[in-house]
Amino acid sequence: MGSGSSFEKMRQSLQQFAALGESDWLLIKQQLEPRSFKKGDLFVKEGQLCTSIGFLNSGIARVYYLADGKEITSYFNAGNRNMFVCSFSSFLSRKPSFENVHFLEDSELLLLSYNGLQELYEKSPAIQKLGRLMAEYNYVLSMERIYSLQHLPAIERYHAMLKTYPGLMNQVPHHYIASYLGITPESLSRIRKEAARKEK
Amino acid sequence: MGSGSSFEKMRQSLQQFAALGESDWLLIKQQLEPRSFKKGDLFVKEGQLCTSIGFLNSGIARVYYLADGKEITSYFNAGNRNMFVCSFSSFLSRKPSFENVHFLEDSELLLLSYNGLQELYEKSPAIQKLGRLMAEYNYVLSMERIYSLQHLPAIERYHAMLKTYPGLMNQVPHHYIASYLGITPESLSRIRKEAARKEK
DNA sequence: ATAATTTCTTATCATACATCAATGCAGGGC
DNA sequence: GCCCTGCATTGATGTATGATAAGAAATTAT
Repeated sequence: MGSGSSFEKMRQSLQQFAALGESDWLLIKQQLEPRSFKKGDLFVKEGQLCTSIGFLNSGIARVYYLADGKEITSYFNAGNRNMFVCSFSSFLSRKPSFENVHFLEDSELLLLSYNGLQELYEKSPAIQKLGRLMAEYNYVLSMERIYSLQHLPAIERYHAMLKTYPGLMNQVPHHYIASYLGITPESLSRIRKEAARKEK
Repeated sequence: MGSGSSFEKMRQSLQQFAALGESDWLLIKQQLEPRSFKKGDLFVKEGQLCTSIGFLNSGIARVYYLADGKEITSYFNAGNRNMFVCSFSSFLSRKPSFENVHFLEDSELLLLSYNGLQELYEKSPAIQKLGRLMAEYNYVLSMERIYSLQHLPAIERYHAMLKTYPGLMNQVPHHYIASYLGITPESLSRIRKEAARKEK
């Protein structure tokens, strides 16, 4: 489980968006800084600028913010999904984050700084293209999320969540998931009860 | 009101995202095809591939789809907002559109084909960068929309809509707006009544 | 192991919004 | 002009979910 394999994992993940030549990959790799976090650690804190993006190799991250004194979960990121984690709105717009990012399990990341990423974009059109494709992909995903929030009842959002994050119900406190679904923990409990009843 | 000014309008709009040199702009301009639509015309039809993106110079466009036999409005686009219109998910993912795009008023567009756009991306890193920045911007916007759908009551979403689309209430049928807000026309009517009461 | 804390469930009540149904209103075609 | 048709409003009623509170279960600390 050396860091070699963790880099490779990230490379695979990027390749899903666009072919990435050896030289481009080396450029990226040079900018990566491996870092470990303990369960409960904060990666991004509300009010601070999010200056780097992290590829989540293992562990579970949760992005949330406070509204009316309540924690609202924006999204989760589990290592098996092999994606990036940060406060995207802060990172992309260069404004202080309104979100917190913390880890629900010990996690390993490959960090890429904002400045490092901009350098990569300037140096390599292929990486710039990769960035565009990933942004477009996330945009399409978020449109799907808008659809589901607007027109699917909570129970269907629950089932969609089970597909998106398999196993998550057993890994993290349920009230985090409830706030991700846009419902109260009590409602989630009722929904689970109802779903379990239908199973039989 | 020649086509010259309409090109200029689009250029201004793009400049908000990134500086655009004369040569890059000429490349783009060569790919643009002005087209007029009549009120009621369809730009993208459900089931078909959305093969071009259109800069909306004047008029009003509406993007909607059918769910459970009901029309759901994804978003509007009015000429004064100077942005692009199409089924982004179809255009970006190259899959048949589940959305329809039609015009609520006579409208003028500058069309840019998918292939034309890819050519531009390959030819010019600056344009590729512009594409990335626009995708990122739209991603951040859609995250804000997710927040508002998840945590603002209908009346606040109504007020947010009034800010986002000033004048729209007087320009388009209300039930289109209701479905955009994720509520029924009846609820919108009651919200308006309540809002008018508070005005006094 | 025991206590302390957090998390999960259950119950009751309140509320926002949906649904169903009826009426009023305006624009387009005859 | 008049009728049609689609749209907006209003009222009555239903339902899903939120708010609050309290107890059970699980996790963490001592």
